[in-house]
Amino acid sequence: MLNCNNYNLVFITKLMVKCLEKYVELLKSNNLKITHQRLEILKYLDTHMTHPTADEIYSELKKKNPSLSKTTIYNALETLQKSNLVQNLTISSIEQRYEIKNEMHHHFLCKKCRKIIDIEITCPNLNKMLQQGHQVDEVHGYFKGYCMECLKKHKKVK
Amino acid sequence: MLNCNNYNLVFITKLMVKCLEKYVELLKSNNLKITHQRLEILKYLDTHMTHPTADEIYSELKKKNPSLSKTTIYNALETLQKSNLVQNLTISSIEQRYEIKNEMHHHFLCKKCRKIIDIEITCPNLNKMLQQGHQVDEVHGYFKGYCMECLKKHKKVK
DNA sequence: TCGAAAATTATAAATAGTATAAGGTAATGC
DNA sequence: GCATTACCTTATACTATTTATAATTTTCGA
Repeated sequence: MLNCNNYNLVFITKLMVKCLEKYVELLKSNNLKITHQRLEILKYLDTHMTHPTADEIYSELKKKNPSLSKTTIYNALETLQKSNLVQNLTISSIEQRYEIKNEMHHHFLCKKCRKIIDIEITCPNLNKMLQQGHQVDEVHGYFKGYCMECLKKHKKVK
Repeated sequence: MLNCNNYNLVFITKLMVKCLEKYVELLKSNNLKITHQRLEILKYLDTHMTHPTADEIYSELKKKNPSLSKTTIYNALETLQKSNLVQNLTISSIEQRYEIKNEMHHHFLCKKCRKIIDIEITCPNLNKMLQQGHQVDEVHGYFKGYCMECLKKHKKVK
């Protein structure tokens, strides 16, 4: 681990700024105001591929910023979704989950451990929708069942 | 329309019984108790392809059966889902929607009019999941965007 | 640096869904 | 047929997620 001498502090600070610049650019290019909260949400989603709920994001970011409000999380997530920077997963019927938007992929929800796994496949059915004259902005593919790990643990699930 | 003479009344009653027999069979073959409420829910879902919410089903069936409880709707829908007679759609992030289970198809949600359209396609990606060792019970494909009708009405949606 | 527009915050409220317990109904055995 | 038992339905109250409102604070261009 790095010592906390002056040189390293400057180095780390520069690194952090560099990292945040990426999110600043994302917001700027979508004509969104650069706010500390939005940057932190983007960073959190970019570095945690766990498809967190609004509450999970809130609880985590509140540790660093105690005055953070839950409404801010909901507002920011909605704004980021409208600009296509963030995507909302409705795979779990209990709560909404979010992920940063990147290449198209599908999801698998394990009904036992509630884990959501990314599946690297694209949807070959998109064309049919476009042919019918609809405008498609989002493609969601969800599988539900029992994951390999849970199947191993309990020979007979279900 | 038919007159309400005796002959027709008998005819109609027989017809109604005949229709319900289908749902009685569905319940019986899944070892579920035959209850009036479950039959009515199955009938409603079978004859309304609107992917209703629990509340919509409740409001509609309460008209005929004023003592109906919302908990019954939730309980019955859960029971029917466990037996694979009914499927839950999580496409709308606000509320859960239900449909009677038949051949696999995908859904399209219009972000303007909130209508859900059935798309008659199957998913060719299922195999990848099975290869990885997971057990897949449900396949959901959702598209979100603006439907043809809304696009026509408003040249520039979004 | 100032000011307008927009974002954040705190509070309160709406809403979907769940838990519990009492009462009612359906299947089963006698 | 009748009683029993297990299950289903109902009413009430509760929880948790999300939204609305209004005051405060922040962003960003002039």
